[in-house]
Amino acid sequence: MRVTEETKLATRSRILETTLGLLKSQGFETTTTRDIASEAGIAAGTLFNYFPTKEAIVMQLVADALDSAEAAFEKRRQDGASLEEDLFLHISTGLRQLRPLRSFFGSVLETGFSPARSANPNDLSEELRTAHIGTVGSILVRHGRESPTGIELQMYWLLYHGLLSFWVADGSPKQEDTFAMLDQSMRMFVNWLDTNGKTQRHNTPF
Amino acid sequence: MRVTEETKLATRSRILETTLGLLKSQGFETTTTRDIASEAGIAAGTLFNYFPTKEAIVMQLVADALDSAEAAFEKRRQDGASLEEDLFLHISTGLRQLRPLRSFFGSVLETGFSPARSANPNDLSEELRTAHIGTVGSILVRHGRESPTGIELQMYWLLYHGLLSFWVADGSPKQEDTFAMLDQSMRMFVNWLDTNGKTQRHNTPF
DNA sequence: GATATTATATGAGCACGCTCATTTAAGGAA
DNA sequence: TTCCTTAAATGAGCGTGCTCATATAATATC
Repeated sequence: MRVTEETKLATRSRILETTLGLLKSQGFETTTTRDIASEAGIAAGTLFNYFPTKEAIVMQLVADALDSAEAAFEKRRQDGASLEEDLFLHISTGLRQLRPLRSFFGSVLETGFSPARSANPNDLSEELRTAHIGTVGSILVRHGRESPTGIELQMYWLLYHGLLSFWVADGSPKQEDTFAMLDQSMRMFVNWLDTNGKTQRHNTPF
Repeated sequence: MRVTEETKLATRSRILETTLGLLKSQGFETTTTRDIASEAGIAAGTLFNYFPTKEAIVMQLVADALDSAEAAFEKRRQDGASLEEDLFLHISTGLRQLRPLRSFFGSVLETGFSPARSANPNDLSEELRTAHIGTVGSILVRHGRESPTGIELQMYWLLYHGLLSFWVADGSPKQEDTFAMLDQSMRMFVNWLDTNGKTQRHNTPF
Protein backbone atom coordinates (compact mmCIF):
# COMPACT_ATOMS: atom_id res chain seq x y z
CA MET A 1 0.00 0.00 0.00
CA ARG A 2 1.84 3.01 -1.28
CA VAL A 3 0.12 6.34 -0.83
CA THR A 4 1.00 9.71 -2.31
CA GLU A 5 2.60 12.34 -0.14
CA GLU A 6 -0.49 14.43 -0.85
CA THR A 7 -2.84 11.84 0.62
CA LYS A 8 -0.67 11.56 3.70
CA LEU A 9 -0.67 15.30 4.25
CA ALA A 10 -4.43 15.36 3.82
CA THR A 11 -4.84 12.62 6.41
CA ARG A 12 -2.58 14.47 8.78
CA SER A 13 -4.63 17.63 8.39
CA ARG A 14 -7.86 15.72 8.88
CA ILE A 15 -6.51 14.30 12.14
CA LEU A 16 -5.59 17.77 13.37
CA GLU A 17 -8.94 19.33 12.42
CA THR A 18 -10.90 16.44 13.84
CA THR A 19 -8.94 16.53 17.07
CA LEU A 20 -9.43 20.26 17.45
CA GLY A 21 -13.18 19.92 16.99
CA LEU A 22 -13.55 17.03 19.39
CA LEU A 23 -11.34 18.57 22.07
CA LYS A 24 -13.25 21.84 21.92
CA SER A 25 -16.59 20.14 22.38
CA GLN A 26 -15.60 17.29 24.71
CA GLY A 27 -12.31 18.17 26.40
CA PHE A 28 -9.09 16.18 26.52
CA GLU A 29 -9.98 13.32 28.82
CA THR A 30 -13.31 12.41 27.26
CA THR A 31 -12.02 12.50 23.69
CA THR A 32 -10.52 9.11 22.93
CA THR A 33 -7.97 8.33 20.23
CA ARG A 34 -10.54 5.90 18.84
CA ASP A 35 -13.00 8.82 18.50
CA ILE A 36 -10.45 10.87 16.64
CA ALA A 37 -9.45 8.02 14.34
CA SER A 38 -13.00 7.07 13.44
CA GLU A 39 -14.05 10.65 12.77
CA ALA A 40 -10.92 11.16 10.65
CA GLY A 41 -11.85 8.05 8.67
CA ILE A 42 -8.87 5.91 9.65
CA ALA A 43 -8.33 2.87 11.85
CA ALA A 44 -7.44 3.25 15.51
CA GLY A 45 -3.86 2.15 14.97
CA THR A 46 -3.28 4.33 11.92
CA LEU A 47 -3.51 7.42 14.09
CA PHE A 48 -0.20 6.44 15.64
CA ASN A 49 1.52 6.30 12.27
CA TYR A 50 0.97 10.06 12.14
CA PHE A 51 1.52 11.12 15.76
CA PRO A 52 3.42 9.24 18.45
CA THR A 53 0.96 10.10 21.24
CA LYS A 54 -2.37 11.79 21.83
CA GLU A 55 -0.51 14.64 23.51
CA ALA A 56 1.65 15.12 20.43
CA ILE A 57 -1.46 15.96 18.41
CA VAL A 58 -2.42 18.62 20.93
CA MET A 59 1.15 19.89 20.95
CA GLN A 60 0.99 20.34 17.18
CA LEU A 61 -2.22 22.36 17.50
CA VAL A 62 -0.57 24.54 20.13
CA ALA A 63 2.59 24.96 18.05
CA ASP A 64 0.54 26.03 15.02
CA ALA A 65 -1.37 28.59 17.07
CA LEU A 66 1.78 30.03 18.62
CA ASP A 67 3.53 30.08 15.30
CA SER A 68 0.87 32.32 13.82
CA ALA A 69 0.96 34.39 17.00
CA GLU A 70 4.61 35.29 16.37
CA ALA A 71 3.64 36.79 13.02
CA ALA A 72 0.59 38.50 14.51
CA PHE A 73 2.78 40.15 17.14
CA GLU A 74 5.08 41.70 14.53
CA LYS A 75 2.02 43.23 12.85
CA ARG A 76 0.39 44.50 16.01
CA ARG A 77 3.33 46.11 17.70
CA GLN A 78 3.65 49.90 17.81
CA ASP A 79 6.87 51.80 17.49
CA GLY A 80 6.42 54.04 20.50
CA ALA A 81 5.76 51.23 22.96
CA SER A 82 7.81 50.68 26.08
CA LEU A 83 9.70 47.47 26.75
CA GLU A 84 7.06 46.31 29.21
CA GLU A 85 4.35 47.04 26.66
CA ASP A 86 6.08 45.04 23.95
CA LEU A 87 6.62 42.06 26.22
CA PHE A 88 3.00 42.31 27.35
CA LEU A 89 1.79 42.43 23.76
CA HIS A 90 3.96 39.51 22.75
CA ILE A 91 2.56 37.21 25.40
CA SER A 92 -1.01 38.46 25.17
CA THR A 93 -0.99 37.90 21.40
CA GLY A 94 -0.02 34.32 22.10
CA LEU A 95 -2.82 33.94 24.61
CA ARG A 96 -5.27 35.38 22.10
CA GLN A 97 -4.30 32.77 19.52
CA LEU A 98 -4.41 30.03 22.13
CA ARG A 99 -7.83 31.07 23.41
CA PRO A 100 -9.82 28.34 21.58
CA LEU A 101 -7.41 25.76 22.97
CA ARG A 102 -7.55 26.96 26.55
CA SER A 103 -9.86 24.23 27.86
CA PHE A 104 -7.40 21.49 26.97
CA PHE A 105 -4.13 23.42 26.90
CA GLY A 106 -3.29 22.15 30.35
CA SER A 107 -2.75 18.66 28.96
CA VAL A 108 0.52 19.75 27.32
CA LEU A 109 1.65 22.51 29.66
CA GLU A 110 3.99 20.61 31.92
CA THR A 111 5.58 18.44 29.26
CA GLY A 112 5.80 21.13 26.59
CA PHE A 113 6.60 24.28 28.54
CA SER A 114 8.74 23.22 31.45
CA PRO A 115 10.95 26.08 32.69
CA ALA A 116 14.02 23.86 32.67
CA ARG A 117 15.42 22.93 29.29
CA SER A 118 13.89 19.88 27.66
CA ALA A 119 15.90 16.69 27.50
CA ASN A 120 14.87 16.17 23.88
CA PRO A 121 16.06 19.12 21.78
CA ASN A 122 14.43 17.92 18.58
CA ASP A 123 10.81 18.04 19.51
CA LEU A 124 8.15 20.64 18.92
CA SER A 125 8.37 22.19 22.36
CA GLU A 126 12.00 23.13 21.84
CA GLU A 127 11.25 24.75 18.47
CA LEU A 128 8.43 26.67 20.02
CA ARG A 129 10.58 27.80 22.90
CA THR A 130 13.34 28.89 20.56
CA ALA A 131 10.95 30.91 18.42
CA HIS A 132 9.35 32.61 21.40
CA ILE A 133 12.66 33.35 23.09
CA GLY A 134 14.06 34.61 19.81
CA THR A 135 11.34 37.21 19.62
CA VAL A 136 11.94 38.19 23.23
CA GLY A 137 15.60 38.69 22.40
CA SER A 138 14.77 40.90 19.45
CA ILE A 139 12.36 42.94 21.58
CA LEU A 140 15.12 43.57 24.10
CA VAL A 141 17.57 44.55 21.40
CA ARG A 142 15.00 46.90 19.89
CA HIS A 143 14.84 48.60 23.28
CA GLY A 144 18.57 49.13 23.42
CA ARG A 145 19.54 46.16 25.59
CA GLU A 146 21.91 43.30 25.06
CA SER A 147 20.61 39.89 24.14
CA PRO A 148 19.49 38.15 27.30
CA THR A 149 21.88 35.86 29.20
CA GLY A 150 21.12 32.30 30.21
CA ILE A 151 19.69 33.07 33.61
CA GLU A 152 17.68 35.97 32.26
CA LEU A 153 16.07 33.67 29.72
CA GLN A 154 15.40 31.09 32.41
CA MET A 155 13.76 33.69 34.62
CA TYR A 156 11.69 34.90 31.70
CA TRP A 157 10.54 31.40 30.85
CA LEU A 158 9.74 30.67 34.48
CA LEU A 159 7.40 33.65 34.49
CA TYR A 160 5.95 32.74 31.10
CA HIS A 161 5.31 29.18 32.21
CA GLY A 162 3.71 30.42 35.41
CA LEU A 163 1.46 32.76 33.48
CA LEU A 164 0.33 30.01 31.12
CA SER A 165 -0.38 27.81 34.08
CA PHE A 166 -2.34 30.59 35.76
CA TRP A 167 -4.24 31.31 32.56
CA VAL A 168 -5.30 27.69 32.14
CA ALA A 169 -7.00 27.66 35.53
CA ASP A 170 -8.07 31.31 35.57
CA GLY A 171 -11.70 31.43 36.69
CA SER A 172 -12.29 35.12 35.99
CA PRO A 173 -14.84 35.73 33.18
CA LYS A 174 -12.49 36.71 30.37
CA GLN A 175 -9.26 35.79 32.14
CA GLU A 176 -8.76 39.41 33.17
CA ASP A 177 -6.87 38.16 36.19
CA THR A 178 -4.26 36.63 33.93
CA PHE A 179 -3.76 39.93 32.17
CA ALA A 180 -3.34 41.72 35.48
CA MET A 181 -0.73 39.13 36.40
CA LEU A 182 0.92 39.50 33.03
CA ASP A 183 1.14 43.25 33.50
CA GLN A 184 2.73 42.89 36.92
CA SER A 185 5.03 40.10 35.79
CA MET A 186 6.51 42.09 32.93
CA ARG A 187 6.93 45.13 35.15
CA MET A 188 8.67 42.95 37.72
CA PHE A 189 10.85 41.28 35.11
CA VAL A 190 12.05 44.48 33.47
CA ASN A 191 12.79 46.00 36.83
CA TRP A 192 14.78 42.93 37.77
CA LEU A 193 16.72 43.10 34.49
CA ASP A 194 17.66 46.69 35.34
CA THR A 195 18.74 46.14 38.93
CA ASN A 196 20.44 42.82 38.15
CA GLY A 197 24.21 42.50 38.25
CA LYS A 198 24.93 43.92 41.68
CA THR A 199 23.87 40.69 43.30
CA GLN A 200 25.25 38.57 46.10
CA ARG A 201 24.57 34.88 46.19
CA HIS A 202 23.25 32.72 48.96
CA ASN A 203 25.00 29.46 49.62
CA THR A 204 23.03 26.46 48.50
CA PRO A 205 22.26 24.23 51.47
CA PHE A 206 23.58 21.07 49.82
CA MET B 1 -16.31 -7.21 57.64
CA ARG B 2 -15.74 -4.62 60.28
CA VAL B 3 -12.18 -3.58 60.93
CA THR B 4 -10.77 -1.46 63.73
CA GLU B 5 -9.77 2.12 63.08
CA GLU B 6 -6.27 1.03 64.04
CA THR B 7 -6.11 -1.61 61.32
CA LYS B 8 -7.33 0.87 58.77
CA LEU B 9 -4.70 3.42 59.75
CA ALA B 10 -2.05 0.72 59.58
CA THR B 11 -3.18 -0.23 56.08
CA ARG B 12 -3.14 3.38 55.04
CA SER B 13 0.40 3.80 56.32
CA ARG B 14 1.50 0.62 54.60
CA ILE B 15 0.13 1.93 51.32
CA LEU B 16 2.03 5.18 51.73
CA GLU B 17 5.32 3.52 52.66
CA THR B 18 5.03 0.95 49.91
CA THR B 19 4.22 3.61 47.35
CA LEU B 20 7.16 5.74 48.41
CA GLY B 21 9.54 2.81 48.09
CA LEU B 22 8.27 1.71 44.71
CA LEU B 23 8.17 5.20 43.26
CA LYS B 24 11.72 5.89 44.38
CA SER B 25 13.04 2.75 42.75
CA GLN B 26 10.79 2.57 39.67
CA GLY B 27 9.32 6.01 39.03
CA PHE B 28 5.68 7.01 38.66
CA GLU B 29 4.77 5.53 35.29
CA THR B 30 6.27 2.10 35.80
CA THR B 31 4.83 1.62 39.28
CA THR B 32 1.33 0.23 38.87
CA THR B 33 -1.47 0.43 41.39
CA ARG B 34 -1.50 -3.39 41.29
CA ASP B 35 2.17 -3.38 42.34
CA ILE B 36 1.41 -1.10 45.24
CA ALA B 37 -1.61 -3.09 46.35
CA SER B 38 0.13 -6.44 46.22
CA GLU B 39 3.20 -5.18 48.08
CA ALA B 40 0.94 -3.59 50.69
CA GLY B 41 -0.83 -6.92 51.10
CA ILE B 42 -4.25 -5.86 49.85
CA ALA B 43 -6.33 -6.52 46.75
CA ALA B 44 -6.09 -4.24 43.73
CA GLY B 45 -9.50 -2.71 44.35
CA THR B 46 -8.95 -2.15 48.07
CA LEU B 47 -6.33 0.46 47.29
CA PHE B 48 -9.10 2.71 46.02
CA ASN B 49 -11.00 2.46 49.29
CA TYR B 50 -8.09 4.37 50.81
CA PHE B 51 -7.16 6.82 48.06
CA PRO B 52 -9.34 8.01 45.18
CA THR B 53 -6.53 7.97 42.62
CA LYS B 54 -2.89 6.99 42.22
CA GLU B 55 -2.01 10.68 42.14
CA ALA B 56 -3.76 11.23 45.47
CA ILE B 57 -1.31 8.84 47.11
CA VAL B 58 1.61 10.83 45.76
CA MET B 59 -0.08 14.05 46.82
CA GLN B 60 -0.29 12.73 50.37
CA LEU B 61 3.42 11.93 50.38
CA VAL B 62 4.14 15.43 49.14
CA ALA B 63 1.84 17.00 51.69
CA ASP B 64 3.51 15.09 54.51
CA ALA B 65 6.95 16.18 53.36
CA LEU B 66 5.94 19.82 53.07
CA ASP B 67 4.15 19.71 56.37
CA SER B 68 7.33 18.71 58.16
CA ALA B 69 9.20 21.31 56.12
CA GLU B 70 7.09 24.07 57.68
CA ALA B 71 8.24 23.02 61.13
CA ALA B 72 11.83 22.61 59.95
CA PHE B 73 11.81 26.14 58.61
CA GLU B 74 10.81 27.61 61.95
CA LYS B 75 13.75 25.82 63.55
CA ARG B 76 16.32 26.75 60.95
CA ARG B 77 15.57 30.42 60.56
CA GLN B 78 17.93 33.02 62.04
CA ASP B 79 16.83 36.24 63.64
CA GLY B 80 19.17 38.53 61.75
CA ALA B 81 18.14 37.31 58.30
CA SER B 82 16.82 39.62 55.61
CA LEU B 83 13.39 39.17 54.05
CA GLU B 84 14.92 37.64 50.92
CA GLU B 85 16.95 35.26 53.04
CA ASP B 86 13.90 34.11 54.99
CA LEU B 87 11.87 33.53 51.83
CA PHE B 88 14.84 31.71 50.31
CA LEU B 89 15.18 29.53 53.40
CA HIS B 90 11.47 28.79 53.49
CA ILE B 91 11.37 27.46 49.94
CA SER B 92 14.74 25.73 50.07
CA THR B 93 13.72 23.91 53.25
CA GLY B 94 10.70 22.62 51.35
CA LEU B 95 12.89 21.49 48.47
CA ARG B 96 15.19 19.72 50.91
CA GLN B 97 12.30 17.74 52.34
CA LEU B 98 10.96 17.01 48.87
CA ARG B 99 14.33 15.86 47.58
CA PRO B 100 13.62 12.11 47.80
CA LEU B 101 10.38 12.68 45.92
CA ARG B 102 11.89 14.73 43.13
CA SER B 103 11.90 12.01 40.50
CA PHE B 104 8.13 11.62 40.62
CA PHE B 105 7.07 14.99 42.00
CA GLY B 106 6.20 16.16 38.50
CA SER B 107 3.21 13.82 38.45
CA VAL B 108 1.33 16.05 40.91
CA LEU B 109 2.79 19.46 40.10
CA GLU B 110 0.21 20.76 37.68
CA THR B 111 -2.84 19.43 39.48
CA GLY B 112 -1.63 20.19 43.00
CA PHE B 113 0.25 23.46 42.64
CA SER B 114 -1.53 25.43 39.94
CA PRO B 115 -0.97 29.17 40.36
CA ALA B 116 -4.69 29.88 39.99
CA ARG B 117 -6.88 28.91 42.90
CA SER B 118 -8.13 25.34 42.90
CA ALA B 119 -11.78 24.67 42.12
CA ASN B 120 -11.98 22.22 45.00
CA PRO B 121 -11.19 23.98 48.26
CA ASN B 122 -11.34 20.84 50.38
CA ASP B 123 -8.50 18.85 48.95
CA LEU B 124 -4.93 18.44 50.10
CA SER B 125 -3.49 20.91 47.65
CA GLU B 126 -5.53 23.74 49.11
CA GLU B 127 -4.47 22.89 52.67
CA LEU B 128 -0.88 22.79 51.56
CA ARG B 129 -1.17 26.10 49.77
CA THR B 130 -2.80 27.70 52.78
CA ALA B 131 -0.08 26.47 55.12
CA HIS B 132 2.72 27.63 52.85
CA ILE B 133 1.13 31.00 52.18
CA GLY B 134 0.43 31.42 55.87
CA THR B 135 4.11 31.09 56.62
CA VAL B 136 4.93 33.55 53.87
CA GLY B 137 2.50 36.01 55.43
CA SER B 138 4.10 35.64 58.83
CA ILE B 139 7.56 36.12 57.32
CA LEU B 140 6.44 39.36 55.75
CA VAL B 141 4.90 40.57 58.98
CA ARG B 142 8.08 39.68 60.85
CA HIS B 143 9.92 41.94 58.46
CA GLY B 144 7.64 44.88 59.13
CA ARG B 145 5.28 44.52 56.18
CA GLU B 146 1.56 44.15 55.97
CA SER B 147 0.04 40.77 55.20
CA PRO B 148 0.19 40.23 51.46
CA THR B 149 -2.75 41.18 49.27
CA GLY B 150 -4.46 38.87 46.77
CA ILE B 151 -2.34 39.76 43.78
CA GLU B 152 0.83 39.66 45.82
CA LEU B 153 0.01 36.13 46.90
CA GLN B 154 -0.80 35.17 43.35
CA MET B 155 2.50 36.55 42.11
CA TYR B 156 4.31 34.74 44.88
CA TRP B 157 2.62 31.45 44.04
CA LEU B 158 3.31 31.91 40.36
CA LEU B 159 7.01 32.16 41.16
CA TYR B 160 6.86 29.27 43.60
CA HIS B 161 5.09 27.08 41.07
CA GLY B 162 7.60 28.05 38.42
CA LEU B 163 10.50 27.19 40.72
CA LEU B 164 9.04 23.79 41.56
CA SER B 165 8.55 23.13 37.90
CA PHE B 166 12.12 24.18 37.16
CA TRP B 167 13.43 22.07 40.01
CA VAL B 168 11.67 18.94 38.77
CA ALA B 169 13.44 19.13 35.42
CA ASP B 170 16.68 20.67 36.66
CA GLY B 171 19.55 18.75 35.10
CA SER B 172 22.37 20.34 37.09
CA PRO B 173 24.13 17.87 39.43
CA LYS B 174 22.63 18.97 42.75
CA GLN B 175 20.01 21.28 41.32
CA GLU B 176 22.25 24.27 41.93
CA ASP B 177 20.56 25.98 39.01
CA THR B 178 17.27 25.90 40.88
CA PHE B 179 18.85 27.58 43.88
CA ALA B 180 20.33 30.28 41.69
CA MET B 181 16.86 30.83 40.23
CA LEU B 182 15.34 30.82 43.70
CA ASP B 183 17.81 33.46 44.82
CA GLN B 184 17.00 35.68 41.87
CA SER B 185 13.27 35.06 42.17
CA MET B 186 13.08 36.15 45.78
CA ARG B 187 15.21 39.21 45.09
CA MET B 188 12.93 40.06 42.18
CA PHE B 189 9.80 39.47 44.23
CA VAL B 190 10.82 41.58 47.19
CA ASN B 191 11.92 44.37 44.91
CA TRP B 192 8.57 44.21 43.16
CA LEU B 193 6.75 44.32 46.50
CA ASP B 194 8.65 47.48 47.38
CA THR B 195 8.22 49.35 44.12
CA ASN B 196 4.64 48.24 43.75
CA GLY B 197 3.27 50.89 46.11
CA LYS B 198 0.75 48.44 47.50
CA THR B 199 2.91 47.43 50.44
CA GLN B 200 3.98 49.90 53.06
CA ARG B 201 6.84 49.40 55.43
CA HIS B 202 6.04 50.10 59.04
CA ASN B 203 9.49 51.37 59.82
CA THR B 204 11.11 53.04 56.84
CA PRO B 205 14.81 53.60 57.51
CA PHE B 206 14.63 57.35 56.96
C1' DG C 1 -24.75 -19.63 70.86
C1' DA C 2 -27.30 -18.45 66.68
C1' DT C 3 -28.69 -15.00 63.54
C1' DA C 4 -28.85 -10.52 61.35
C1' DT C 5 -26.58 -6.43 60.03
C1' DT C 6 -23.21 -3.86 57.66
C1' DA C 7 -18.51 -1.92 56.90
C1' DT C 8 -14.82 -3.44 54.42
C1' DA C 9 -12.23 -6.46 51.10
C1' DT C 10 -12.28 -8.52 46.76
C1' DG C 11 -11.16 -9.34 41.82
C1' DA C 12 -13.55 -9.74 37.33
C1' DG C 13 -14.25 -6.44 34.10
C1' DC C 14 -14.34 -1.81 31.63
C1' DA C 15 -12.38 1.79 28.63
C1' DC C 16 -8.31 3.81 27.81
C1' DG C 17 -3.66 4.83 25.13
C1' DC C 18 -0.75 2.48 22.54
C1' DT C 19 1.81 -1.76 20.00
C1' DC C 20 2.69 -4.97 16.51
C1' DA C 21 2.00 -9.06 13.55
C1' DT C 22 -0.61 -9.22 9.66
C1' DT C 23 -3.09 -7.55 5.54
C1' DT C 24 -3.67 -4.53 1.77
C1' DA C 25 -2.72 -2.18 -2.34
C1' DA C 26 0.26 0.91 -5.23
C1' DG C 27 4.43 0.94 -8.26
C1' DG C 28 8.16 -1.60 -10.71
C1' DA C 29 10.05 -5.53 -13.52
C1' DA C 30 9.18 -9.26 -16.62
C1' DT D 1 -0.91 -8.90 -17.99
C1' DT D 2 1.31 -11.21 -14.07
C1' DC D 3 4.14 -11.37 -10.44
C1' DC D 4 7.11 -9.04 -6.89
C1' DT D 5 8.31 -5.58 -3.62
C1' DT D 6 7.25 -2.65 0.08
C1' DA D 7 5.11 1.39 2.47
C1' DA D 8 1.07 2.19 4.74
C1' DA D 9 -3.33 0.64 7.00
C1' DT D 10 -5.42 -2.41 10.06
C1' DG D 11 -7.55 -4.14 14.38
C1' DA D 12 -6.81 -7.76 17.86
C1' DG D 13 -4.59 -7.50 21.95
C1' DC D 14 -1.76 -5.71 26.03
C1' DG D 15 -1.28 -3.43 30.45
C1' DT D 16 -3.09 0.46 32.67
C1' DG D 17 -6.10 3.14 36.31
C1' DC D 18 -10.25 2.59 38.19
C1' DT D 19 -15.36 0.67 39.16
C1' DC D 20 -18.77 -2.11 41.10
C1' DA D 21 -21.47 -6.24 42.15
C1' DT D 22 -20.43 -9.64 45.26
C1' DA D 23 -18.18 -12.07 49.15
C1' DT D 24 -16.52 -11.87 53.76
C1' DA D 25 -16.15 -11.28 58.56
C1' DA D 26 -16.66 -8.35 62.82
C1' DT D 27 -20.18 -6.65 65.72
C1' DA D 28 -25.17 -6.06 67.42
C1' DT D 29 -29.34 -8.27 68.73
C1' DC D 30 -31.71 -11.97 70.36
